[in-house]
Amino acid sequence: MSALSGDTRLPRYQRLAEALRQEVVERRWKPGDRLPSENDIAALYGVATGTARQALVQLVKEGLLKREHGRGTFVRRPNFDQSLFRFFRFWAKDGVRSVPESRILRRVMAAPPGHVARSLRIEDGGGAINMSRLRLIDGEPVVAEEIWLPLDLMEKFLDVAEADIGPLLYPVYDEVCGQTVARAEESLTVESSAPETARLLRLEAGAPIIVIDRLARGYDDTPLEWRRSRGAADRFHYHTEIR
Amino acid sequence: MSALSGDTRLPRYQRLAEALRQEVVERRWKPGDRLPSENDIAALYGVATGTARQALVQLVKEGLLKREHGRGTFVRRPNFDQSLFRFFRFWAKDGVRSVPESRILRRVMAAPPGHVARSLRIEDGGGAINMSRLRLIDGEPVVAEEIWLPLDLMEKFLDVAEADIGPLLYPVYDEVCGQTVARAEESLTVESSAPETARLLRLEAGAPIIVIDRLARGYDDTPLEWRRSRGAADRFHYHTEIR
DNA sequence: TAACTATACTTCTATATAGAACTAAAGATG
DNA sequence: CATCTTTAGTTCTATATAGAAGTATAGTTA
Repeated sequence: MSALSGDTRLPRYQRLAEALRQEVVERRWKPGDRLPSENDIAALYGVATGTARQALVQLVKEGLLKREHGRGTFVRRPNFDQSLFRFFRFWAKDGVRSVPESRILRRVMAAPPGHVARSLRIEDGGGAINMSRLRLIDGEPVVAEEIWLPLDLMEKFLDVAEADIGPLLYPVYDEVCGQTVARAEESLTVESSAPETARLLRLEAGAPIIVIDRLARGYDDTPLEWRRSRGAADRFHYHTEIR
Repeated sequence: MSALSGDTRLPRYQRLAEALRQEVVERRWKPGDRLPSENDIAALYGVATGTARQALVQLVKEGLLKREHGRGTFVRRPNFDQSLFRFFRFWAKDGVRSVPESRILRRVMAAPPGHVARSLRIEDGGGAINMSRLRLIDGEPVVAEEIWLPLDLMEKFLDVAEADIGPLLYPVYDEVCGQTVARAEESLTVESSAPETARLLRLEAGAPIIVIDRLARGYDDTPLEWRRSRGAADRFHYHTEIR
C-alpha cells in the first residue's frame, strides 16, 4: 500500500505512472522483467484496477513498457542501435538487412570538445571516453563513427576487452555500466567529405556525405552517448509517414 | 440506434471506430465539424459510454479527431502543406518560420510518366494534371516542385484562377475538389542537380540537392497528389526523436 | 511417451455510475 | 452598460464488476 507521492493535484493515474517510471529508472525493474499484474499493482498502490490500467497503457504509449495478452506486462528492451541504418539503403548482397560488422579504430580517454561536453553535460575538466569506429557490410566500409561517452557514468566501458564488443554498443552500456539507452535525438545534414573521411569510406575527397548527430539518453533523460556518423550521400535514403 | 455493422468478431469499440471513420471519409462529418457528445454517440450506436469513449480515443490517436475538454470532439483539420520545410533550415530574415511564397510556372493536362501513374493509381490512358512551382523566401528561390494530380478526382483544380491559389495547395484541393489530404509518405534522397534545376535554384550545376518524393493520401488512402521537391543540400537539416 | 484436459494465471472488452473540471452562454446584479 | 453568477452542456477522472480471450503449466488419459 505504498501511497502515491508527488502530491500535486495531478490525476491519480499520472502520479501512478510516474511512480512506475521511477521503478524502471532506478533499475528495480530491469529491461525484460515482468511487472506485477494490474490487479496487484492496483492493490499495492491503493487505486482501482481501471486506474492502474490507465497508467500502464500510458507507459506503453511512451514506449517504456510492453503488454502481452495473457502473459503479462514487461519492461521494454530498447533496441535501436542499428536503427541508424534506416537512413541508408545498405543491406547485404543477399538483400537481407543485417547488422553491419564494426571495427574499432580507437578507444581512449580524452577531453571532449566544447559542444560535446555541453551535450553530455560534462563539467569543466570532466573527462570523457572517445571512440572511433568503422562499420562495414560485406567488407565494404559504409559508415564512419565518432563517439563520446561521459567518463563518470561509463568508466567501466574502458575495461571491456575489444573482442567482447560486438557491433551493438547499447547492450554493452547496459550490462557493463548499468546504463540503459531509452531514446535518442538525431539531426541530419549534408556536407562535403574531408580528406580523412573520404579515405576511410573510399570516396573521392569532397564527395557529398550525410552527417548524423545523435544524442542518446537514459530513462530519466541523462545524456549517455554523443555520436557523429558519416556515410556516402548517394546511399542515403529515408522514408517516413507524416500526418 | 444504428446497429454496428462489419459483423466480424472484432471488439465493439473497433467496429464503432470504423463506423465513425466512415462518417468522416464520406464527408458527412467535415474537417472542423463538432461530433455528437460521447453520450449521444453511445446512445446512437447502442453501446455503453465507456465503449464510445474508447473508440473516440483511438481515432484521436490516429490523428483523425481532436477532443477539447469541456468543448467537444472535432474532426481534425489536417495541416501539413508547409511541413515540407521541417526538412530545411529555411526561414525569413526576421527568424520567423513563415510559409514561403510560391510561383506557379506551369499548370496543364498531361499524360503522367509510368511511376507517377502507378503511384496515383491512374489507369492506362487516364489523364493527369501537371504543375510546376517555385517556392521562395524573401524573393530567393529555395525549392522547386513538380506536382501531379489524378484528373478524375481533381479536374476542377484546372478551373481555379491562379490568383486564387495561395502558397498552400491542400486547402484548395479540399474546398474546390472535395478531397482532403489526411496523410502522406515521404522519401528523401541526395542527388546532383541537373542543369535546369540548378538554374531555377541559382546553384552551380552538379551541386548536391535533396530530393523529396511525397505521395499524399485521403482518409481512405486514395492517392491524391504526387510531388517531387528539390532544394539545395547545404540548407538541408532534419531533426527527429527515436525511441 | 504423446496428446489431450483442467486449471490458474494474465490482459482485454464491456458495462454502469458518480462526480470533478472545463467551456460557453444566458441571466442576475450593481 | 459592465460584471458577476448560474446553468447546462461537454470531456475527464475514478471506481466497481463481470466475463471473454489468450497463455502456461500441471495433471490425466490413451
